[in-house]
Amino acid sequence: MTIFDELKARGLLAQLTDEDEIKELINNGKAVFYIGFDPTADSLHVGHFMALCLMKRLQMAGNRPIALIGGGTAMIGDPSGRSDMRTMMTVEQIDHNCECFKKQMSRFIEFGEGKAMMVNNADWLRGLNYIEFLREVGAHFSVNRMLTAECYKQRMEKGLSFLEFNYMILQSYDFLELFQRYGCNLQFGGDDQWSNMLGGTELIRRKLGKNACAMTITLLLNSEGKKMGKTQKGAVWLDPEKTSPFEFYQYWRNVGDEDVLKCMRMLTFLPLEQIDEMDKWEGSQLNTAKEILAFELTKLVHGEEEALKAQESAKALFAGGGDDANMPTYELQDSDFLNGKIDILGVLASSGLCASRSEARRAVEQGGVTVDGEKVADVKLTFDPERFAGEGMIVKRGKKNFKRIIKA
RNA sequence: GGAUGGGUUCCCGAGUGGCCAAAGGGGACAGACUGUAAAUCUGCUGCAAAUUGCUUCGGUGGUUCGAAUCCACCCCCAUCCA
Repeated sequence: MTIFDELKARGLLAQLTDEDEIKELINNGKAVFYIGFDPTADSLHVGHFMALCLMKRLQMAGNRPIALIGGGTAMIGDPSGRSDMRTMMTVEQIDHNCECFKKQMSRFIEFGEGKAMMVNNADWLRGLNYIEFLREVGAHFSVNRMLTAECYKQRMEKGLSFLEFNYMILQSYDFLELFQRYGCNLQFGGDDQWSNMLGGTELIRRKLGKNACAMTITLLLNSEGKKMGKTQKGAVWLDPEKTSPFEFYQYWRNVGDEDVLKCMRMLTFLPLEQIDEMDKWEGSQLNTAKEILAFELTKLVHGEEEALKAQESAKALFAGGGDDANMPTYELQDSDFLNGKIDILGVLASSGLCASRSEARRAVEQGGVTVDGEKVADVKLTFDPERFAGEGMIVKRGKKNFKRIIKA
């Protein structure tokens, strides 16, 4: 099976400028392709992860990847798929995020001589001269056409600043720059990037009379059409400090029935035949598929050891038995105690199981709190510091949130 | 720059002097049912030393016994005109 066919079978391909040409390029390892990542946070998330996997797949097929970090474009903020303006970030923030991205990326992709390349568009964007740029690049863009682009449509109602309007032009310029510097002939990106990417291929054609291609990856949406990789707490991060391996594991363990196989195809490196086999599974059997999905992804992101730990903890919590040594732990501080005691609300709030004492109170009142397997009925329940010695206690809020509470 | 309509809690959105911590919906959270899924039903959804107190309706001042609501100035957004 060719790499192109595999990508297609995994449901990764969304839109392509020229199917035959792209097929020819990537199947024969002739593509020098780039994917852009804007450093809008200090960690990559699941959406980025999918792009990194794609890079890896194409690299394995002999193509050369360029990871472009948007230290320049992040100064503008991509309006695509957003209903409001992004908060402006300071240069320091952006540069810090760039560093974080670099570190995380090098764990997934091999960079170096003859391998993948990492570049930062701050290098050529931040020093641009406005007048010169307008004449060289701006002249090739028609505002009339830009306004019809999908990514601006929804912003026509809510408002779009001139700053953001320029994002497409800068992204197009990136492609031109990479084309000239490194012979980059193909751009990948999320499906919401389509119009920005077309801007690039068109700019290259107008400026140089040369041909370049663009292709988008299907966005990972759940069966309700919402972007996956988001929780009420925000994104599912790849940084273990921001989203622990256990939480990461649980996120995938809990995907809906309809979404398991799709995630399996798009995100894992499991052979397609094996996935097709699972496609026949039904009902509660799908739980096994979810376990595989969660394990595989945790392994890819955090390594096998962490994946095993997460799996063990999950089994300990839900199935009973198993090893619960890897349970998330919170260590109480002296300041958490009042007059040498702490009440159940204090435990819940300090440990982060609940956001506030009020929320903790509600949780207890509704029968959602458990200490060492026993339901807490009294809001006023208090503990002595000795109670947290040694193994401490296991506090559970709801079905899936729990922590071991100890005191040093 | 001018005209008009707006800014309310996580989101949408009602409220135009006291009955307002603020209707309704969505989401989130908790309970029941289940398979750590979905659907459904129930509860709940500002904070706290919790029959009470404190802080919130773009901002700052003001009127009033009392302001999300009235007045002044300012900031922001949308639409039309330039």
